[in-house]
Amino acid sequence: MPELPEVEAYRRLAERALHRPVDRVQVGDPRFVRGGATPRAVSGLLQGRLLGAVTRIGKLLVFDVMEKGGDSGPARLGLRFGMTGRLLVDGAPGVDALLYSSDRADPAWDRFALHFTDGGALVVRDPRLLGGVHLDPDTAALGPDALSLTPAQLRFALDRSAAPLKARLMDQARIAGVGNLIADEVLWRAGLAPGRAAGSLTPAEQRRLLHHLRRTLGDLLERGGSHTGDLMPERIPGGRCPRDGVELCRDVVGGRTTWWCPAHQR
DNA sequence: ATTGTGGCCTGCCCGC
DNA sequence: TGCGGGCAGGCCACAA
Repeated sequence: MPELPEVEAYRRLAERALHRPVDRVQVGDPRFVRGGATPRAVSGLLQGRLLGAVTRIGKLLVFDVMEKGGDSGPARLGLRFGMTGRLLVDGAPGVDALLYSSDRADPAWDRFALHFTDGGALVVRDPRLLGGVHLDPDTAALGPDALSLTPAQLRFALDRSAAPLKARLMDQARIAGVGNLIADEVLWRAGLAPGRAAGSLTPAEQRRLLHHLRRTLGDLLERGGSHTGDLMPERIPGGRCPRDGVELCRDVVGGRTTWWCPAHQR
């Protein structure tokens, strides 16, 4: 599903869509427009303008909008992908495989599209409508991006919290980009139990966590998806810890299905 | 403020 | 063979 690695791949793909005049804006489903905006407002923002730059904060893509003359447009455009959203530019997908989504190319799932005057298009295909389009997305509501997280930022995100460690890792307001699969993978690699109180980590454990967060994100970016972790094949009933062979526990932590090893995650 | 819960969305898979 | 229930989780609203 789209966590940080997929959305980073989308960002790179989206660079192909920059500086190309928008001829027509297609909102396939009005429910896909979020945050109180309207399809008309989104169309009005993009029509006749072009995308200037694209940045990623966690799982959010933010596009600068420009006038054809090069001046800044009146607002920025945000794209979210939920767990089933796919980005395509000129028909090419940002990622090959998307766990829990469908690989079919049903045109009814094209929830949002920018058709360029050159004939190409940027398309968000999302069977389940869990993603969305935002006008002037509230980036201040997101914590620092997980990929460039510093030790001080991790400490700030965890210290003095009674919430489960995994819930804090997935709290986009504190650390942006970590979703369910990556949280399980990182905690498994770091040997930390998902239900531990976030504020209970020692400085050494925080260092270990940050080390494995960076390593994991690097690995998954390279492998091409949040579903390519070493724990992933065992996140099934009867699955066993790839490290020591013990049967994994399946719990709900932070409201999400959590697979973890009771032997080495403490 | 912090933390937890339920709902939204719908394709897909399993069991009957 | 068709049908129905359960499941998946990012995000948001809401409750205590």
